[in-house]
Amino acid sequence: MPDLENPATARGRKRDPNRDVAILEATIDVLAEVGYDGLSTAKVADRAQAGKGTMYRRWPTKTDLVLDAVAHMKAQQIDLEALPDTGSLRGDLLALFQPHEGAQVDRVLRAMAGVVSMISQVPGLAETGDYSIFEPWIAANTVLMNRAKARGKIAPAADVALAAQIIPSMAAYRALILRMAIDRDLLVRLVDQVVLPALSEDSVAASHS
Amino acid sequence: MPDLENPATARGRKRDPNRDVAILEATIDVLAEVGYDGLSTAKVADRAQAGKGTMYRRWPTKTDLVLDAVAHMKAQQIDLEALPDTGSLRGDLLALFQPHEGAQVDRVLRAMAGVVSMISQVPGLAETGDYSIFEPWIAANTVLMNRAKARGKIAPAADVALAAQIIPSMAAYRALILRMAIDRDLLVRLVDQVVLPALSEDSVAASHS
DNA sequence: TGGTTCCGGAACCATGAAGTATCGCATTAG
DNA sequence: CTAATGCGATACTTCATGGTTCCGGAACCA
Repeated sequence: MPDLENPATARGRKRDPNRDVAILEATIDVLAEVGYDGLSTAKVADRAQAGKGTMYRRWPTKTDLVLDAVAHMKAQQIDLEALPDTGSLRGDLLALFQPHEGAQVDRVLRAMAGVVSMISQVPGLAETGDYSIFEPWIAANTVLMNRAKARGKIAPAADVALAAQIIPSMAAYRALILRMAIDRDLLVRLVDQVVLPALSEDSVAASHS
Repeated sequence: MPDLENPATARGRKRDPNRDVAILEATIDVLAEVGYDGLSTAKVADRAQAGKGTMYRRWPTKTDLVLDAVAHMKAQQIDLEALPDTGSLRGDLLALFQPHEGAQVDRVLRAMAGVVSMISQVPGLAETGDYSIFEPWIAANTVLMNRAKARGKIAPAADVALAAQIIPSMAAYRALILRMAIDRDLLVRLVDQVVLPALSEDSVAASHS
């Protein structure tokens, strides 16, 4: 986070908050293109039409910049306060994926791929886990499924924690390994043939026999 | 691949094939620890107790070395000719995971995480896909499921291609993002509550209604 | 034995990137 | 107006490292 000066002492030209988001967005772009190690501060500055001094005044190191950029990206993704409520779990799950533009999703997933290499280089990063784009998505799935369970639409003993990971993990696999985004057809097949059956009454019963 | 000299012309000291595997193994180790970009030829040579000259006599560049090391690792993983046949699909799926040691699996998955960053740097690598550890695992799942289908144990219309990706993609997610291997408890839950229900008669029928 | 090739180890060099400093101009408080 | 700060741009320092080469010694063939 860029540090704010004490307003009482502030005298000269003020920092342009516009520059913050421009640099952050440029960081995401470069990260998606060449990964964390391929990302140089010069490239980011060039892309953002910013001077390196402007960047280093805000973020003391490259790692801080990338971490903040990822957090910025995460904040734009899923709003846990405004989840869809279509009446059916199936509709909710499909709607959760709906609003995002295809190209935008692709950009985010590629950036996530770039972060993977950072995990093994920045010590202590793997433990916090707050770099992952998929985590809020899993949280959203969990909320939707628990709501369906409360409404009696799925089995009371259903393993929500497990089911909520299915679609995000598939998305992660495709993004990081296959370098492809999930399309709508695949999403529908996952919901109908995998996720919903896993939550249904008889599947849960069968696994306990 | 290290190039063999023409045996007719061979005169001096012979190459020690032992050095090949030592260097390859060391490459996997370093890759698992620091990723592709963190991997330097000096680190590998040090780990393998080898001189850099010995390495460059065999692999002209760092990329070739890593690619060969991954291929070497893949060859050790799953033998598609000797798949388990326990009589039930459930038993087969669990047995497929059985033989590998926990620590070994962890090492392989971490190495795979190191490869991810290589994908965006080596052009044309993402298309071939032959770097992925998960691909042979998906293939093995597919074979087992198709066999079960032929034996009439699962729905004839079951989406095998989709179901075969569930466990490997979850493994990929955990390895690359969470930095954890799949334990046996999770595997059992996945098989019983997700994979098998997805292949069952009524799940498939429900998705076609 | 002698020439050839391999070995581990180390020195070497060119490239590139992180982070700093500086310049000229713009903006704002007092 | 003036001093202080932010801005883009660029030059600079410092350092890591990928790839190459050389060395002394060992193994191998004729």
